[in-house]
Amino acid sequence: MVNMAIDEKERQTVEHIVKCNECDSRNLERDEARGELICNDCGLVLENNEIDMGQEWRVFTPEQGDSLARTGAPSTYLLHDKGLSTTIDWMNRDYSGKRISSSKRSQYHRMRKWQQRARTKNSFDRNLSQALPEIARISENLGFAKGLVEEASLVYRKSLEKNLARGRSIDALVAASIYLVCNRNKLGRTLDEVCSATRVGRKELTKCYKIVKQSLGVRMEVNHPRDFVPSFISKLGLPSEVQSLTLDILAKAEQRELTYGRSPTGVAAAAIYIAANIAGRSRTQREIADVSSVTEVTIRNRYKELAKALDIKVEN
DNA sequence: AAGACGAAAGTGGTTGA
DNA sequence: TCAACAACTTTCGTCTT
Repeated sequence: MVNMAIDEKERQTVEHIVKCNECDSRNLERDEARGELICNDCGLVLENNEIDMGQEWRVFTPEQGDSLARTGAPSTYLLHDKGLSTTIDWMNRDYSGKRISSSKRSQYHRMRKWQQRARTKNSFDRNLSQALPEIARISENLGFAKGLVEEASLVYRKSLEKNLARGRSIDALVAASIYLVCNRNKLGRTLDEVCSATRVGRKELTKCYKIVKQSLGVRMEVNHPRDFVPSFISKLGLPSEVQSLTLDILAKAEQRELTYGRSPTGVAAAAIYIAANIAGRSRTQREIADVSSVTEVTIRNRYKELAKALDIKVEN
Protein backbone atom coordinates (compact mmCIF):
# COMPACT_ATOMS: atom_id res chain seq x y z
CA MET A 1 0.00 0.00 0.00
CA VAL A 2 2.72 2.39 1.05
CA ASN A 3 4.91 1.30 -1.83
CA MET A 4 2.13 1.96 -4.30
CA ALA A 5 1.92 5.51 -3.05
CA ILE A 6 5.61 6.02 -3.75
CA ASP A 7 5.29 4.53 -7.22
CA GLU A 8 2.49 6.93 -7.98
CA LYS A 9 4.63 9.86 -6.84
CA GLU A 10 7.60 8.80 -8.91
CA ARG A 11 5.48 8.18 -11.97
CA GLN A 12 4.25 11.73 -11.79
CA THR A 13 7.74 13.19 -11.67
CA VAL A 14 8.92 11.16 -14.64
CA GLU A 15 5.85 11.88 -16.68
CA HIS A 16 6.31 15.63 -16.98
CA ILE A 17 9.66 15.12 -18.73
CA VAL A 18 9.07 15.42 -22.45
CA LYS A 19 10.78 14.31 -25.62
CA CYS A 20 13.25 16.58 -27.35
CA ASN A 21 11.50 18.89 -29.82
CA GLU A 22 14.40 18.71 -32.20
CA CYS A 23 15.39 15.07 -32.44
CA ASP A 24 12.64 13.24 -30.51
CA SER A 25 15.27 11.79 -28.21
CA ARG A 26 14.22 10.89 -24.68
CA ASN A 27 17.78 11.22 -23.47
CA LEU A 28 17.25 14.44 -21.54
CA GLU A 29 19.28 15.81 -18.70
CA ARG A 30 18.28 18.25 -16.02
CA ASP A 31 20.85 20.79 -14.99
CA GLU A 32 19.57 21.93 -11.62
CA ALA A 33 22.19 24.61 -11.14
CA ARG A 34 21.42 26.33 -14.41
CA GLY A 35 17.72 25.57 -14.23
CA GLU A 36 17.77 24.07 -17.69
CA LEU A 37 16.55 20.89 -19.30
CA ILE A 38 19.00 19.79 -21.96
CA CYS A 39 18.83 17.13 -24.67
CA ASN A 40 21.93 14.95 -24.47
CA ASP A 41 21.75 14.01 -28.14
CA CYS A 42 21.40 17.33 -29.89
CA GLY A 43 22.21 19.78 -27.09
CA LEU A 44 18.97 21.69 -27.39
CA VAL A 45 17.91 23.57 -24.28
CA LEU A 46 14.27 22.58 -23.83
CA GLU A 47 13.37 24.52 -20.73
CA ASN A 48 14.81 27.64 -19.26
CA ASN A 49 14.10 29.21 -15.89
CA GLU A 50 12.72 25.96 -14.66
CA ILE A 51 11.00 25.70 -11.34
CA ASP A 52 13.02 23.67 -8.88
CA MET A 53 10.86 20.58 -8.42
CA GLY A 54 13.04 19.01 -5.74
CA GLN A 55 11.45 17.99 -2.47
CA GLU A 56 12.94 18.88 0.84
CA TRP A 57 12.14 15.58 2.44
CA ARG A 58 10.66 12.20 1.63
CA VAL A 59 7.51 10.95 3.22
CA PHE A 60 6.72 7.24 3.47
CA THR A 61 3.57 7.29 5.60
CA PRO A 62 0.78 9.84 6.06
CA GLU A 63 1.69 10.15 9.76
CA GLN A 64 5.23 11.03 8.83
CA GLY A 65 3.90 13.68 6.51
CA ASP A 66 1.96 15.25 9.35
CA SER A 67 4.87 15.17 11.72
CA LEU A 68 7.14 16.85 9.19
CA ALA A 69 4.63 19.53 8.30
CA ARG A 70 5.25 22.98 9.64
CA THR A 71 3.48 26.27 9.59
CA GLY A 72 4.43 29.11 7.35
CA ALA A 73 6.78 29.45 4.44
CA PRO A 74 10.39 28.31 4.79
CA SER A 75 12.93 30.80 6.06
CA THR A 76 14.65 32.49 3.17
CA TYR A 77 17.54 34.91 2.67
CA LEU A 78 15.47 36.52 -0.05
CA LEU A 79 13.36 38.50 2.38
CA HIS A 80 15.12 41.14 4.40
CA ASP A 81 13.88 39.61 7.68
CA LYS A 82 14.21 36.07 6.30
CA GLY A 83 10.41 35.93 6.36
CA LEU A 84 10.47 35.51 10.10
CA SER A 85 9.08 38.74 11.54
CA THR A 86 5.47 39.31 12.49
CA THR A 87 3.03 41.22 10.36
CA ILE A 88 -0.23 42.62 11.63
CA ASP A 89 -3.17 41.93 9.38
CA TRP A 90 -4.77 44.95 7.72
CA MET A 91 -8.31 43.63 8.18
CA ASN A 92 -10.16 45.08 11.18
CA ARG A 93 -11.68 41.79 12.17
CA ASP A 94 -10.95 39.36 14.93
CA TYR A 95 -10.11 35.70 14.45
CA SER A 96 -13.77 34.71 14.15
CA GLY A 97 -14.39 37.34 11.47
CA LYS A 98 -16.33 39.73 13.67
CA ARG A 99 -15.67 43.44 13.22
CA ILE A 100 -13.71 44.94 16.08
CA SER A 101 -14.69 48.02 18.03
CA SER A 102 -13.58 51.45 16.89
CA SER A 103 -11.33 52.03 19.91
CA LYS A 104 -9.54 48.74 19.22
CA ARG A 105 -9.39 49.67 15.55
CA SER A 106 -7.34 52.80 16.14
CA GLN A 107 -5.14 50.87 18.55
CA TYR A 108 -4.40 48.31 15.83
CA HIS A 109 -3.79 51.08 13.38
CA ARG A 110 -1.07 52.49 15.65
CA MET A 111 0.39 49.05 16.22
CA ARG A 112 0.55 48.34 12.50
CA LYS A 113 2.27 51.62 11.84
CA TRP A 114 4.96 51.00 14.42
CA GLN A 115 5.30 47.41 13.39
CA GLN A 116 6.02 48.52 9.83
CA ARG A 117 8.58 51.02 11.07
CA ALA A 118 10.22 48.55 13.38
CA ARG A 119 10.41 45.87 10.72
CA THR A 120 12.64 47.98 8.51
CA LYS A 121 14.00 50.18 11.21
CA ASN A 122 17.67 50.41 10.39
CA SER A 123 19.53 51.18 7.20
CA PHE A 124 20.65 47.57 6.98
CA ASP A 125 17.09 46.34 6.63
CA ARG A 126 16.03 49.19 4.40
CA ASN A 127 18.93 48.45 2.13
CA LEU A 128 18.07 44.76 2.04
CA SER A 129 14.43 45.33 1.29
CA GLN A 130 15.50 47.30 -1.73
CA ALA A 131 18.30 45.02 -2.87
CA LEU A 132 16.78 41.58 -2.44
CA PRO A 133 13.89 41.99 -4.89
CA GLU A 134 16.47 43.26 -7.34
CA ILE A 135 18.55 40.13 -6.81
CA ALA A 136 15.48 38.00 -7.37
CA ARG A 137 14.61 39.86 -10.56
CA ILE A 138 18.08 39.65 -12.09
CA SER A 139 18.48 36.02 -11.07
CA GLU A 140 15.31 35.24 -12.91
CA ASN A 141 16.61 36.99 -16.02
CA LEU A 142 19.72 34.87 -15.86
CA GLY A 143 17.71 31.71 -15.28
CA PHE A 144 19.04 30.91 -11.82
CA ALA A 145 17.62 28.03 -9.82
CA LYS A 146 16.27 28.89 -6.40
CA GLY A 147 19.37 27.79 -4.50
CA LEU A 148 21.52 30.20 -6.43
CA VAL A 149 19.21 33.11 -5.71
CA GLU A 150 19.54 32.30 -2.03
CA GLU A 151 23.30 32.15 -2.38
CA ALA A 152 23.42 35.52 -4.07
CA SER A 153 21.24 36.98 -1.34
CA LEU A 154 23.54 35.56 1.30
CA VAL A 155 26.61 37.02 -0.39
CA TYR A 156 24.87 40.36 -0.51
CA ARG A 157 24.00 40.18 3.19
CA LYS A 158 27.59 39.43 4.07
CA SER A 159 28.83 42.34 1.99
CA LEU A 160 26.44 44.60 3.81
CA GLU A 161 27.67 43.30 7.14
CA LYS A 162 31.18 44.17 6.04
CA ASN A 163 30.04 47.71 5.33
CA LEU A 164 30.75 47.51 1.63
CA ALA A 165 27.59 49.40 0.69
CA ARG A 166 28.94 52.69 1.90
CA GLY A 167 29.79 54.85 -1.07
CA ARG A 168 28.65 52.29 -3.57
CA SER A 169 25.35 51.87 -5.33
CA ILE A 170 23.05 49.06 -4.30
CA ASP A 171 22.81 48.02 -7.94
CA ALA A 172 26.55 47.59 -8.21
CA LEU A 173 26.74 45.49 -5.07
CA VAL A 174 23.82 43.39 -6.24
CA ALA A 175 25.46 42.80 -9.60
CA ALA A 176 28.75 41.93 -7.94
CA SER A 177 27.07 39.39 -5.65
CA ILE A 178 25.39 37.76 -8.59
CA TYR A 179 28.54 37.65 -10.67
CA LEU A 180 30.39 36.11 -7.73
CA VAL A 181 27.80 33.37 -7.44
CA CYS A 182 28.05 32.74 -11.19
CA ASN A 183 31.78 32.29 -10.94
CA ARG A 184 31.73 30.26 -7.78
CA ASN A 185 29.29 27.81 -9.34
CA LYS A 186 31.07 27.83 -12.68
CA LEU A 187 27.96 28.81 -14.57
CA GLY A 188 30.01 30.11 -17.46
CA ARG A 189 28.27 33.46 -17.56
CA THR A 190 30.35 36.26 -18.96
CA LEU A 191 30.78 39.60 -17.31
CA ASP A 192 28.87 41.14 -20.18
CA GLU A 193 25.88 38.89 -19.61
CA VAL A 194 25.66 39.96 -16.00
CA CYS A 195 26.15 43.59 -17.03
CA SER A 196 23.30 43.55 -19.48
CA ALA A 197 21.02 41.80 -16.99
CA THR A 198 21.66 44.63 -14.55
CA ARG A 199 21.87 48.38 -14.85
CA VAL A 200 25.49 48.41 -13.88
CA GLY A 201 28.38 49.34 -16.10
CA ARG A 202 31.23 46.97 -16.78
CA LYS A 203 33.76 49.05 -14.98
CA GLU A 204 31.72 49.56 -11.85
CA LEU A 205 30.87 45.87 -11.72
CA THR A 206 34.46 44.66 -11.90
CA LYS A 207 35.53 47.17 -9.29
CA CYS A 208 32.79 46.16 -6.91
CA TYR A 209 33.26 42.47 -7.66
CA LYS A 210 36.89 42.61 -6.66
CA ILE A 211 36.11 44.33 -3.40
CA VAL A 212 33.37 41.86 -2.49
CA LYS A 213 35.53 38.91 -3.40
CA GLN A 214 38.42 40.20 -1.40
CA SER A 215 36.60 41.23 1.72
CA LEU A 216 34.55 38.05 1.91
CA GLY A 217 37.75 36.09 1.50
CA VAL A 218 36.30 34.03 -1.31
CA ARG A 219 38.96 32.01 -3.01
CA MET A 220 38.12 31.75 -6.63
CA GLU A 221 39.70 29.37 -9.03
CA VAL A 222 40.59 30.98 -12.28
CA ASN A 223 37.86 30.52 -14.81
CA HIS A 224 38.54 27.68 -17.16
CA PRO A 225 37.57 27.81 -20.84
CA ARG A 226 35.61 24.57 -20.47
CA ASP A 227 33.16 26.25 -18.09
CA PHE A 228 31.92 28.45 -20.90
CA VAL A 229 31.50 25.72 -23.49
CA PRO A 230 27.99 24.42 -22.67
CA SER A 231 26.52 27.90 -22.61
CA PHE A 232 28.15 28.97 -25.89
CA ILE A 233 27.31 25.70 -27.62
CA SER A 234 23.67 25.94 -26.73
CA LYS A 235 23.43 29.55 -27.82
CA LEU A 236 24.91 28.57 -31.16
CA GLY A 237 22.49 25.67 -31.46
CA LEU A 238 25.30 23.17 -31.96
CA PRO A 239 24.94 19.45 -31.16
CA SER A 240 26.57 17.79 -28.16
CA GLU A 241 28.96 16.07 -30.54
CA VAL A 242 30.58 19.44 -31.17
CA GLN A 243 30.66 20.06 -27.45
CA SER A 244 32.64 16.92 -26.70
CA LEU A 245 34.98 17.69 -29.59
CA THR A 246 35.51 21.15 -28.17
CA LEU A 247 36.30 19.74 -24.75
CA ASP A 248 38.84 17.36 -26.32
CA ILE A 249 40.55 20.24 -28.03
CA LEU A 250 40.60 22.25 -24.82
CA ALA A 251 42.10 19.35 -22.88
CA LYS A 252 44.94 19.09 -25.39
CA ALA A 253 45.35 22.84 -25.43
CA GLU A 254 45.75 22.82 -21.69
CA GLN A 255 48.45 20.18 -21.86
CA ARG A 256 50.44 22.39 -24.22
CA GLU A 257 49.88 25.39 -21.95
CA LEU A 258 47.97 27.31 -24.59
CA THR A 259 45.28 28.33 -22.15
CA TYR A 260 47.39 30.25 -19.66
CA GLY A 261 47.36 34.03 -19.73
CA ARG A 262 44.65 34.00 -22.35
CA SER A 263 41.10 35.03 -21.84
CA PRO A 264 39.15 31.83 -21.17
CA THR A 265 36.24 32.98 -23.29
CA GLY A 266 38.55 33.58 -26.23
CA VAL A 267 40.09 30.13 -25.98
CA ALA A 268 36.68 28.50 -25.59
CA ALA A 269 35.36 30.41 -28.60
CA ALA A 270 38.32 29.36 -30.75
CA ALA A 271 37.99 25.72 -29.73
CA ILE A 272 34.32 25.79 -30.64
CA TYR A 273 35.15 27.37 -33.99
CA ILE A 274 37.54 24.53 -34.77
CA ALA A 275 35.25 21.80 -33.44
CA ALA A 276 32.23 23.06 -35.39
CA ASN A 277 34.37 23.17 -38.50
CA ILE A 278 35.63 19.61 -38.07
CA ALA A 279 32.12 18.35 -37.40
CA GLY A 280 30.86 19.97 -40.58
CA ARG A 281 28.64 22.35 -38.64
CA SER A 282 30.68 25.48 -39.28
CA ARG A 283 29.80 28.76 -37.66
CA THR A 284 31.28 32.06 -38.75
CA GLN A 285 33.76 33.84 -36.54
CA ARG A 286 31.20 36.62 -36.24
CA GLU A 287 28.50 34.30 -34.87
CA ILE A 288 30.83 32.80 -32.28
CA ALA A 289 32.24 36.21 -31.38
CA ASP A 290 28.73 37.45 -30.65
CA VAL A 291 27.85 34.74 -28.16
CA SER A 292 31.25 34.67 -26.47
CA SER A 293 31.79 38.42 -26.08
CA VAL A 294 35.19 38.40 -27.73
CA THR A 295 36.12 39.81 -31.11
CA GLU A 296 36.65 37.93 -34.33
CA VAL A 297 40.27 38.96 -34.21
CA THR A 298 40.77 37.19 -30.90
CA ILE A 299 39.05 34.06 -32.17
CA ARG A 300 41.32 34.14 -35.22
CA ASN A 301 44.47 34.55 -33.16
CA ARG A 302 43.49 31.79 -30.73
CA TYR A 303 42.32 29.34 -33.32
CA LYS A 304 45.46 29.79 -35.42
CA GLU A 305 47.52 29.03 -32.33
CA LEU A 306 45.43 26.01 -31.44
CA ALA A 307 45.33 24.65 -34.97
CA LYS A 308 49.06 25.00 -35.35
CA ALA A 309 49.97 23.47 -32.00
CA LEU A 310 47.51 20.60 -32.27
CA ASP A 311 48.14 20.11 -35.96
CA ILE A 312 44.51 20.51 -37.00
CA LYS A 313 43.52 21.63 -40.47
CA VAL A 314 40.63 24.09 -40.64
CA GLU A 315 39.15 25.04 -43.95
CA ASN A 316 36.63 27.79 -44.39
C1' DA B 1 28.43 40.04 -51.11
C1' DA B 2 29.94 37.43 -47.24
C1' DG B 3 33.48 35.75 -44.64
C1' DA B 4 38.22 35.46 -43.48
C1' DC B 5 42.59 37.68 -42.92
C1' DG B 6 46.08 40.62 -40.86
C1' DA B 7 48.20 45.23 -39.91
C1' DA B 8 48.09 49.24 -37.03
C1' DA B 9 46.80 51.88 -33.25
C1' DG B 10 44.47 52.26 -28.91
C1' DT B 11 42.78 50.39 -24.21
C1' DG B 12 42.79 48.28 -19.64
C1' DG B 13 44.99 45.05 -16.54
C1' DT B 14 49.11 42.88 -14.50
C1' DT B 15 53.78 42.86 -12.94
C1' DG B 16 57.97 44.26 -11.05
C1' DA B 17 61.12 47.89 -9.71
C1' DT C 1 53.40 54.77 -7.87
C1' DC C 2 54.91 54.29 -12.44
C1' DA C 3 56.63 52.24 -16.60
C1' DA C 4 56.83 48.15 -19.37
C1' DC C 5 54.37 44.56 -21.26
C1' DA C 6 51.10 41.06 -23.10
C1' DA C 7 46.44 40.37 -24.33
C1' DC C 8 42.65 42.18 -26.32
C1' DT C 9 39.74 45.50 -29.09
C1' DT C 10 38.58 48.52 -32.89
C1' DT C 11 39.06 49.78 -37.41
C1' DC C 12 39.97 49.13 -41.99
C1' DG C 13 41.79 47.62 -46.41
C1' DT C 14 42.62 43.30 -48.92
C1' DC C 15 41.88 38.63 -50.43
C1' DT C 16 39.03 34.49 -51.48
C1' DT C 17 35.00 32.01 -52.60
